[in-house]
Amino acid sequence: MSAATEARLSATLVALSDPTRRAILRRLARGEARVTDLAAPFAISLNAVSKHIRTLERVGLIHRKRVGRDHVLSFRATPMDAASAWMDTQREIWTGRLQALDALLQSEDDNALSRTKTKKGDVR
Amino acid sequence: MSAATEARLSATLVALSDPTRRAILRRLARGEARVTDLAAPFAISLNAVSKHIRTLERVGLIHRKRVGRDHVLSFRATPMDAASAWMDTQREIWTGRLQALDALLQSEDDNALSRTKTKKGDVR
DNA sequence: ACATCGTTCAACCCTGGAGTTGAACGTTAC
DNA sequence: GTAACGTTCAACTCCAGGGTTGAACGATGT
Repeated sequence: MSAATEARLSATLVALSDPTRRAILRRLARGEARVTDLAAPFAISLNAVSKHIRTLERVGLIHRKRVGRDHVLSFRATPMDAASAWMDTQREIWTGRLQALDALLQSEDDNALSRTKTKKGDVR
Repeated sequence: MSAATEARLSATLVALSDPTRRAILRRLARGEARVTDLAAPFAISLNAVSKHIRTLERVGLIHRKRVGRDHVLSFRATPMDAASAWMDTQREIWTGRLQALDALLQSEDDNALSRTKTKKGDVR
C-alpha cells in the first residue's frame, strides 16, 4: 500500500469518524442538498457545517456543483471503498491465519502462540 | 440506529483513523503479540503504544490475555462489521435513489431537488 | 445599481488526543 | 528476598480540530 493511499485512507476514516459529518452524509445519500439545507437540522453554526463539508469534499466523499448562488452537494461513495477494502483485508488475514492454526495444531496452541514473544530472531 | 450504536461506531472509526493504530492491527492480524513486540517497529515510546492499545481495546478491536508477566494481544474483527455495514447502507441508499431518479424523472431533476431546500414553512 | 442571500475567510477559544518522561506496580526468574 | 522485566499510571507539553463570531465576497433578483 503506497504512502499516498495510506494517507487518503487516513483522511477518509478521520472524515467518517465525526458524527456530524456522518449525519451530513446520511442526509446526502437521500438526495442532493445545499449547505444551508444541511445545516438546518444541527444546532451548530453555518460556518461549522461549511467546515465539515470542506473536509468531506477534500477526501472526495461529496461533490460540489455551483448552481446560481447555491452550492449543491451530492454524495460520492467511492472513497469508502478503500476503507471497506482495508477492513476486509484485515479480516481475511486474520481468519485465514486462524484456519491455518486450527488445521495444524490444536493442543500445542498455547505453546506455539507464546513463541510470538520472541523479539529478534523469531520467524514463526 | 441507537445512540449507543452510533457512539460505538464513532469510537471504532476514530480508533481506525490513526495510522499507528492501523499498523498495530495489521501486525496483530498476522498473529498475537505482546505490547513490546508491537512497539518495536515504531519510533515512539512504549507508553504511547500502550495508549493506542487501550483505545483499540476499548472499542473491542483487540483482546488482551495475560500470560505470566506478558500481555498477549489478539485481533478481533467484529467491531469493524458495524463500520462496514454503515458504509454499505449509505452506498445502497445512494445508488437506490439514483436508480429511482433515472427511472422516474429526467428533466424535472433540478426542480424536484430544490424542493429539499425548505427550512420551515417555505415552499419556494 | 442595490439590497439580499448563500457561502466562505480569518481570527480566535477550548477541548481532546498523541506524544513525552518518570515513577510505581506486578510478575517472573535467580 | 531481590533484581530484572513488562506494563501501566500520572503529570505534563504540544498541536490539530471543532466550535464560535464577524466581516468579506459573489452571484441573484428586482
